Amino acid sequence: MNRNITPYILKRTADDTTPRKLSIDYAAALNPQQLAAVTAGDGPSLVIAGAGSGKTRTLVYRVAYLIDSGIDPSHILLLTFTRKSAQEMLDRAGELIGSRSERVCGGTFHSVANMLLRRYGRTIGVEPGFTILDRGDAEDLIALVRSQLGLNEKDKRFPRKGTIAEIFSKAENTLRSLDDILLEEFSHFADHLDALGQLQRGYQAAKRQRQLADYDDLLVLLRRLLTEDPHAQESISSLYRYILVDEYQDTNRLQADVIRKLASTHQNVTVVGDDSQSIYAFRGATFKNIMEFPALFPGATIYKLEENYRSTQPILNLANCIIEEAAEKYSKRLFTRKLDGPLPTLAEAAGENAQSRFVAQKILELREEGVPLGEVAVLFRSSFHSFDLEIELSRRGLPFVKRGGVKFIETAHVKDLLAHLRVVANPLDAVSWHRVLMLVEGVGPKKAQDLLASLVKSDAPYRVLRDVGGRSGQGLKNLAHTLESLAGSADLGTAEQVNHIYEYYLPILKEQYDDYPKRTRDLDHLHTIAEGYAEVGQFLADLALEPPDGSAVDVEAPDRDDERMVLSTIHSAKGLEWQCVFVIWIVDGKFPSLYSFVADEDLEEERRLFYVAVTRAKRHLYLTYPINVFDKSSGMLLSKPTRFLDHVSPAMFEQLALIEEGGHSDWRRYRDDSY
DNA sequence: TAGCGTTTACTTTTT
DNA sequence: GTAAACGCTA
Repeated sequence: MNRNITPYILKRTADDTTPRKLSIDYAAALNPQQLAAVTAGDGPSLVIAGAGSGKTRTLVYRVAYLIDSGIDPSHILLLTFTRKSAQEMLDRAGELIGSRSERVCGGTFHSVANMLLRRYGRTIGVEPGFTILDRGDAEDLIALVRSQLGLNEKDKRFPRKGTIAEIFSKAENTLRSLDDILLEEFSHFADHLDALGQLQRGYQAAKRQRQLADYDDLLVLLRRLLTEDPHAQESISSLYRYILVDEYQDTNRLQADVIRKLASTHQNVTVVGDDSQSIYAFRGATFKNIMEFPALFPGATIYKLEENYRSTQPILNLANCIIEEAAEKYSKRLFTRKLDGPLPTLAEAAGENAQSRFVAQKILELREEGVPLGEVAVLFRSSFHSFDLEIELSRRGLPFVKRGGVKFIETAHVKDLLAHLRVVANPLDAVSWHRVLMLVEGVGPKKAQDLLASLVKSDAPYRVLRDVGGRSGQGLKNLAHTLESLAGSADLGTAEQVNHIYEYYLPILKEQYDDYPKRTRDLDHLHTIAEGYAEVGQFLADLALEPPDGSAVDVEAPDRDDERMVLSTIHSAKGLEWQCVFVIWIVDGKFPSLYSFVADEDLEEERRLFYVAVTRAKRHLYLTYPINVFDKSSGMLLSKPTRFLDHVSPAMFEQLALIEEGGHSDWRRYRDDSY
């Protein structure tokens, strides 16, 4: 095949229907391996797609091909890692075959499960109006149940709520028992096995009674629906006759089982993934899903995409070197036709701020050379690694967006406001009630508990609030009045409802936080988002399933994505690419993180993470690390670059030594604490 | 028992 | 630097 000939696709218009005859020249647009995967017949298939090998392109063309060959688009289900990537793929498919692609069902496992449960869940006791708990809500409910069960005895070390949530979640996602998880991965809490079992049952009962579902429940309940209700199973499985799954290496056992059940009547499953890019083990994902796919779906055809269209050879050489040391993988070796390009750069900086200034300065240079800001990304292991850089970039007026890290939806004030909306939508929602009540002056844990008990039983919860006297009487009357005005007028739009609560909540906000002006801006942002929704339930579900990232600061900047660079955790950079990529904090102890030193498989995951970071770059790759940084948590002085470069030949890099202008050898002048 | 000041032990990645 | 648990006071 001659790569110098660029295919030019003549688009089909929507009304131009010529069935049987394919409208796209697939052979011209795809390489032979991609073509084989795209035009595969019915039955299961596994596509092993190396980094940058046209994985997305293959999925997009597969969707187009299915529709092109006469499949009703509404019978296709596209499962992706984020809803945004599903939307992008369907848009691209739309460019190929026209508006028919809009009828394809696409989204994350969680969003599809949410939709199916609201439609079919009644038979297994799931009411369509259920509320989705995010991680924080789930932790709050666990804490609530724990105190109700009297499990917060102080004598022994009991895991904290976040850890408990993690343990429960892992058990669900890996289809293993609580005891198993506890003994193998949290053995230091083995003493509390019975208590945790009791707590888990209590937590599950509480969710059930109050129509609450955490993220895991969405998948667990869908799986139960498919198992226990043959009628629903039959309808759903025959509705989605073609199932496509992206990023299969990051699915867990639970998700794999859901796919198997969804496909039970037809086995038309196409999964795409790369075992070398599996980076979500902490969430229960296992690259073994990819390894075992052929066993789970007998007769599966395997396709391998090994030609890389993204990066230059020097970058690929480094990537291949890093992953070569990996313990277990499908063997594949990436190659490219882009032979020439600059060597990756490895730069050692005297401290964190020197690293930040290097990155900023280099970005300015690159812009001079014609690399637009939108083609630049800075990646890091943990979201706080970019704090110093953010300050440096702001100082120099370099605009950026940050991906990953704390979502504005998780901030206390936003959760407070939403809690009011949620108790109106679902009066059984104990978590939100608790939150709302605790905000009232004169109400503490005890009173909140008591009120909660009578509220849930009562048909007229607002009357209960009104009839309370004493110190908290007036506050509760105000609350009752506000909530009632929302519940009373069903025709009130979502944005108006947010406004009503805002008026009630503002005095509380001012009382609680000195920095309330900043926080009110977040609430304004929330109001703006709410304007796009006619229905409150949809608004709440969407916020939980796809929290908008970024803070109020980003919202105010003009939305010119091409003018801004991206700062992102490596996890959030999955599937993306840029001309120029910086990976910062490549210092042993931060990356790989100290936590991963204990278990080999954790270290392997960090290696894959590094591989993902490196393979995001098309042409320019800069790896930087500060030297002699003191790590407070371990008391160690970190001073050597990541161990993943230990076996990489120095010839593969250009190494830079950063020197201060004017020959300062005293870099302490510039250290972060001097600002 | 609500509310606040003090102590102590952690501190990643996300649907 | 922060979140949760503890302990004191009104």
